[in-house]
Amino acid sequence: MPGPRASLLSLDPARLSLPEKPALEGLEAKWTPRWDADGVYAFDRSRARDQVFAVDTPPPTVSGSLHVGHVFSYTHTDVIARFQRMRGKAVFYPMGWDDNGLPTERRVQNYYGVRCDPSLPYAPGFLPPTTPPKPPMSVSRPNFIELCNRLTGEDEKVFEHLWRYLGLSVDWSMTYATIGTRAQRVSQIAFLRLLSKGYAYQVEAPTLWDVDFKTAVAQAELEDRDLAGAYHRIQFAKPDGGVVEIETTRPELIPACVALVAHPDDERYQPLFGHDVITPLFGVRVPVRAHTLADPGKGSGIAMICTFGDTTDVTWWRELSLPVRAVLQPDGRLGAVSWGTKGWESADAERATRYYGELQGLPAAKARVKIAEQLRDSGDLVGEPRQITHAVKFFEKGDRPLEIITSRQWFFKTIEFREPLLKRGAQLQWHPPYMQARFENWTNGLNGDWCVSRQRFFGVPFPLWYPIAADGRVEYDKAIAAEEHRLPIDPSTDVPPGYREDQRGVPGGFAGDPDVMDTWATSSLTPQIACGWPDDPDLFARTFPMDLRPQAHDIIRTWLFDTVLRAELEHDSLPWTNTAISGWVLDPDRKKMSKSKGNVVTPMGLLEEHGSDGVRYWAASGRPGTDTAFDTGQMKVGRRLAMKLLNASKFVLASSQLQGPITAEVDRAILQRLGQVIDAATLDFEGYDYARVLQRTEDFFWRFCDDYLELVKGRRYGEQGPEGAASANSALAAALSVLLRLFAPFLPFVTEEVWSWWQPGSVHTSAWPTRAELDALLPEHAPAQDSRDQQIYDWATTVLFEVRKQRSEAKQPLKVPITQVAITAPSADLALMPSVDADLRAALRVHRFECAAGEGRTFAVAGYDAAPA
RNA sequence: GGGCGCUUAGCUCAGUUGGUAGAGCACCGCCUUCACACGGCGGUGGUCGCAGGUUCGAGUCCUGCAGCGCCCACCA
Repeated sequence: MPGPRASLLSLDPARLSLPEKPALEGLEAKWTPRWDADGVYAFDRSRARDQVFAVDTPPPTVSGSLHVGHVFSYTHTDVIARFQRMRGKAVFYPMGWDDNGLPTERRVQNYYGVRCDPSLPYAPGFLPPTTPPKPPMSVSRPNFIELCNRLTGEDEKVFEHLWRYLGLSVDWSMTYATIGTRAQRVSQIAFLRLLSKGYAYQVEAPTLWDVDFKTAVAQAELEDRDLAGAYHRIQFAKPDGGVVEIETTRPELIPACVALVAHPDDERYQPLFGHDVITPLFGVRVPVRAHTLADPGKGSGIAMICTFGDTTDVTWWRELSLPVRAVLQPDGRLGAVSWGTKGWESADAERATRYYGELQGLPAAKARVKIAEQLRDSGDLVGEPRQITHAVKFFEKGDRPLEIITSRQWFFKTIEFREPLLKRGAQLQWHPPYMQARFENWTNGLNGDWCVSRQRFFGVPFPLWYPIAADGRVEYDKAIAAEEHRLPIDPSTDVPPGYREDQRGVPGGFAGDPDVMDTWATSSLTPQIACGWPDDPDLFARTFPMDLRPQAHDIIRTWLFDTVLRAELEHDSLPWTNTAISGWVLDPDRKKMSKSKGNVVTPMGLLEEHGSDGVRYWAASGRPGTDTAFDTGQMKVGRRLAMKLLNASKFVLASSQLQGPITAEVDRAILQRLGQVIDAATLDFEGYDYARVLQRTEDFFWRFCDDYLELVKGRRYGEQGPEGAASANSALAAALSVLLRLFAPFLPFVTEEVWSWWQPGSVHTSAWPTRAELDALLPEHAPAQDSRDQQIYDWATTVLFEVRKQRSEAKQPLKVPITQVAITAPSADLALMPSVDADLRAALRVHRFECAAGEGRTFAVAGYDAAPA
């Protein structure tokens, strides 16, 4: 473990090796393999928990392409990780790939031109056609999963190359994938443990359903989209012969109507409560009920309850104990109905059958148009439909509005943990703090348990089978769980204990659970997956709860919330102590950087054009949680900074063999100032404010170059004798050592390059600088002396500035010496002059300063030497 | 409808216990200077969204308003 050593600050001429012409090109290719070979970022798992800094890296979705937003936020994490490593922590920084779930399935379908048909048998050795066939060819589920693994494997190689090129200090030996064996094992073990605790349960219930993907989805995966719709005003017949009018945007659900509902205080409808009305077209008697959720101000104040049109219908249906009369099928079309049979009693079954026959088989949107015609013909439509735009719930990856379909699904208990979860949210350190409000907002707004089953293929299966009764009925309430040591298993190919494969799907035999888990049910276990739970308790004890979860703010409701929930349910603990929330990368026109634009500007292209250090500089300038504009200008600035660092370092290290005590006032002053920068930067870093660290360091560095380097240039070349040169050289070397280490987390390539010119080992495993290191070089300083040194330095920069300005205004080139500068200033200022007179004359090319005591400060250039011929 | 954030130079943004407005980019001028033209030096540019309030003093604290963005809810 490298600790602070004086030798980091001094120069060993025997070790020095300066390039003729330093360059940034090729530094990524030069250093990435060396870091790998030297294990610079390898996690030392012998260290105790308090000496470890564990990062729960977001596993990027491999089915997409990486875009600048990834580069942006992953750089933030890397900067923090590098700081912690230099502070002496063993940094646990694995990378994961999220290759599980729907996005991968979609990509595989399009890429290979296939679709999954679970009824087909596995075809060993199957290879997809070289060009995607049209229409897509059907493949078995195991073959489909092979293709998913094959494509994600290729994508992951590309991703890893980009991350290495960017300079992420990840330990690549610990990489995991959310569809990998280990993630599946953790996911299945965690599921079975929740099941045994009673925290996981299955139920046949109305569930949010995507009709294109034909799967259940969770509340967290919803989004609202504005859609054109129309209010239809429709008559229901009252028993006394009158009518009651309702308004609906979904008239196609009239056959699914089970009741009307109005507010209990609504005097208009109170007489109807407890009585029945007759549905138009289908002649079904439905009751009129009272419920406080009915809004007297909306539509006609009385609403139709269908099974199911929206989530409010579900609430009414449950709380009013209404029957189910479902017409929508999982594919979003209206299914077959036998009017006149039980549950479908109609006053005129023949008429109902005639009307419904025109609707059956249509998708909901088409049925809506058709039924409006029917209602118009039958005289039950009042006026014409009124066009509106309203927000409708969609699956975030879906193309058609969600429906609510009754089906058997697995849930994790969530609602009853609302209070403990809110407490965990308050314990977590949020960077920036206001992001905690997002978490609380979401937690308080939860309206149901987490539906975790998906009717898809490429995901982690439920490790369960069900007995099949003698009558062929699947006994879902008698689930057979796999033994933990066998996990992961796939119930579609593995056989439960006590059964044989030939008993699959037959009466008296068994059936595997056909579903896979929500991708978040696995992603919410990234701390457990990365930290070795439960198979490597030693690693787990050294890394969990982790220190940092970095992520973007749009997935607080999913990834962050779900991870907190799983740690609460499994470990009664927070999964990490800190979370750093990154903003988004915005287009210059303030829109979120879109995928299409991200593809136009590829991350690799940016890294090649501006250098990884340049791109990292831009990324690290974005403050935690703040959306940041995509700005190649900032990348150019970063590249310029890296270039400046190369050149300034070359200057500092050249002709620097003569080292000695730091005696000159300005030399002491610059190191004092640098010490203050270290203190402030360290505090900022501890608060995760990396952007401010960079800003402070950069600010100091430019002033260091512009003023200090110019000021000592003559002296360090020996113009004032060996002691002066030695003082300057020692101060320069010390300052460079500190600056390289301050910049190292941000600009890993250029700092490593310069470090290698004169220091052993990697700058990235060197110690984070401290003020005490620099103080040790100034053994006899006292506060009064420090203060005077600072006054001298300030005075020197004032003179530099004033004389430069006059030279600029006089448009005199630097090669023309100034004959004399007349300075009038208070005698306290003039008393500082002797300490810097020689430095200033050299830096400004002034023959002499003529000083006179007086009020205020004036600097008058008396004249210039004749320009050389 | 509820919540959170933002609003400072043409652009991107700093401004940490309230004390005379900052940086970079862009723009203008000068300079090939022996670390650096992938450069250096200097300069122009802002009634800090609006209106009140607290204070000797407000970009900073309080109240209200407006615009923008995001999250959530409602969606008959």
